[in-house]
Amino acid sequence: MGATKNKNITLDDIARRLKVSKVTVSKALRDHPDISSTTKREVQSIAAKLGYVPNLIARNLSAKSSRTIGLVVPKLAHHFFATCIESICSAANASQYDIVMTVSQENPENEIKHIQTLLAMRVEGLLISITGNTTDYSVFKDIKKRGVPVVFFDRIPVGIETNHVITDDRAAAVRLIEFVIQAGYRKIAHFAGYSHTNIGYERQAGFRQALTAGNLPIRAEWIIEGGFGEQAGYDAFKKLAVRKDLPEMIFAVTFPVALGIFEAARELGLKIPDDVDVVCFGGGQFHRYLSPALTFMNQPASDIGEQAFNLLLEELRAPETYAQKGIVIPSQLVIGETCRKIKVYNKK
Amino acid sequence: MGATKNKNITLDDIARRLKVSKVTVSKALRDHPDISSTTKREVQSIAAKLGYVPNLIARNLSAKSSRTIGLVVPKLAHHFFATCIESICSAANASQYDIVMTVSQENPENEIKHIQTLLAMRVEGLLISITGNTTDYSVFKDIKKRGVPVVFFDRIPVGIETNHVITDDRAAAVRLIEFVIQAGYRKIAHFAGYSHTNIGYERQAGFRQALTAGNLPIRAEWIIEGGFGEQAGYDAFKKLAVRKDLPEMIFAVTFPVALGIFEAARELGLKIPDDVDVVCFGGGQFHRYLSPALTFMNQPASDIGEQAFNLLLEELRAPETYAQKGIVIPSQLVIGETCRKIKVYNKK
DNA sequence: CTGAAAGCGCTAACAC
DNA sequence: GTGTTAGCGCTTTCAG
Repeated sequence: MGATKNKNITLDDIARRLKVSKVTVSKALRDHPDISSTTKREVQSIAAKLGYVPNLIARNLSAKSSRTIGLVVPKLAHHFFATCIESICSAANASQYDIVMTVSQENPENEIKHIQTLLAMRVEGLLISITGNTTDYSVFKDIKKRGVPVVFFDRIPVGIETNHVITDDRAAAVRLIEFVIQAGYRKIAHFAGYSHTNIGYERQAGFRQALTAGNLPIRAEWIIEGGFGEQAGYDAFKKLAVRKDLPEMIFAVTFPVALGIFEAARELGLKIPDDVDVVCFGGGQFHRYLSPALTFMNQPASDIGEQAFNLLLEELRAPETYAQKGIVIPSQLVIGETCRKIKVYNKK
Repeated sequence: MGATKNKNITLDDIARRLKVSKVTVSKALRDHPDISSTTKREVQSIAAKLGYVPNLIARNLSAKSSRTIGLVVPKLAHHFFATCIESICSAANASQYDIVMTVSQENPENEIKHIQTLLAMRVEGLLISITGNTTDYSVFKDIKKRGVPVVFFDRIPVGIETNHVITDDRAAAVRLIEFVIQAGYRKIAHFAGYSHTNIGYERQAGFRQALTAGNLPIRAEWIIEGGFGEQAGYDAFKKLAVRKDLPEMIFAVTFPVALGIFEAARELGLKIPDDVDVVCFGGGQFHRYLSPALTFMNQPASDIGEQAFNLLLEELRAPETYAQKGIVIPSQLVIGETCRKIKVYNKK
């Protein structure tokens, strides 16, 4: 055992064994019409016997195609992204593409590095969701100049033309806040992520719009930016809680931010939804198991992933005729146990 | 705009521009000691100006190394795996490796297909967590015969020698069930996943061992196999609930299985932990936000991922002297709001 | 139907 | 220091 560090066998190896040429073998293996079925059978049989595995590196170099697409996401341990990626992977598989995945960890430097590597690997297309801190878009322009198809999803650069698949962030935020207002809440705060990122910007815009429409004042000290993760929610709540005047409701820009609020509130001995209430945007399957179960806007993660891949595929297939395109998939309100003030009134 | 479908520029392009040879450029770009710093500077400067991006496909073919490692996991939208993968990715980045990720969707056929693709891509090593349905290990033997280093993590093949990183499934299950028994529970069921998978087998073995040690009978009808996902927990609970004699406690083999129980119990109008109680193995950051918060064995997902990569790296670096190795990282009991019978007694 | 020649873009010897 | 010569393993013309 151990002895057989067998060198990878090549087309030549099996050609020699059959006393035919490399080319014949190559064609036979790819079921090329040139080759007689007898030859094909022979070739395939000893290829199997020898345990031949084609060298994709060589194949790709020669064929100038990698059948590979690059994926860049800010985070993985986040239900929304995990779900997106899962659907991207299965869509890719269905179309015979492989995925090279990279995680930027919300760090723009990693993001750039990864994109460069992916470009060097000659991926045929790129699927990107940018970090919460990406403000320099020059890499993205670079990619475009190179002619490599890109589709952004969920978190996209603003102010430049892109292919993208997103949810209706602003409109959905409006719907959510309208629901909150109708439920009887008046003092509403927003933990807003970063407004230089589209999702932060749009959701905040929706928040403001809904308040204005509901004749409620917009209080600057109740709009707190700081990021999209658990820590951001935690910090923001701690910051908010030192003041006397607590809002009745907080609209968290993401599910992790909402979790951060839960954590901080627990530490401070404040009860949700009695002392302060929470709704959020996006998230996943766990909302309904939370205590209390969150009321939230449910992002169609699977759809976003799948559509993003399909959009990329479209461009891959018709690079010439292709025109830039944005797809918007609406989110849906899911009512849980938070944001129930209206019920309380009813009971009284 | 659009016009500059600029062909990728190559070493030759920049060599010609500088009237030096390809080789010089190649070396200069890789900071080879052969080259004078003047030349290097010149080369690097116009490489940058031209927007040169090395072609890794060509590089890898020539250098016979891909700096790439293949990852195969059964599922992504599962906190344990997402966390594992995140740590694998960052460990890989730190060592200048790229990750080609594939998701088998708990389907052994996909698993095989992905492994073959990865092998064809000439990944330098493989990190695998097998599906709950993998029973045919011939692919794994194949890989070994090829001499490609593999490390399995969490879900590993049983009965063959492997490099692997796992948690102390059996011992941890014993600790968990001992805790349950000490808390005063006597009628304990187990939703056991599949016993042909190591985690299912070992956890069930721990369960049995602890019952026996506690002088409790092992009731076959209270050990239900069926998978590691939410659906499995849901189905098992529905199946169990039609009988009159309900256990006081269910030990779920994974966190998703526990969620499935929550779901089914809710539908049936049964309260956790009062009507039936639940503990589980593994999971993630959400346990404490559940209602009720679960008591569970916490798997060190991040550590498992990181160590798995490091183990692979070891073998990659010293393929000759390398000996097969298994690493076990213990799980830790986290006490939540389920499994609190003992408290109830205390209060009485 | 089959094969010989050329080359994908790069790197590793070895000379100069 | 720099360049020349050979490939890496495969596919694509284009003759036979």
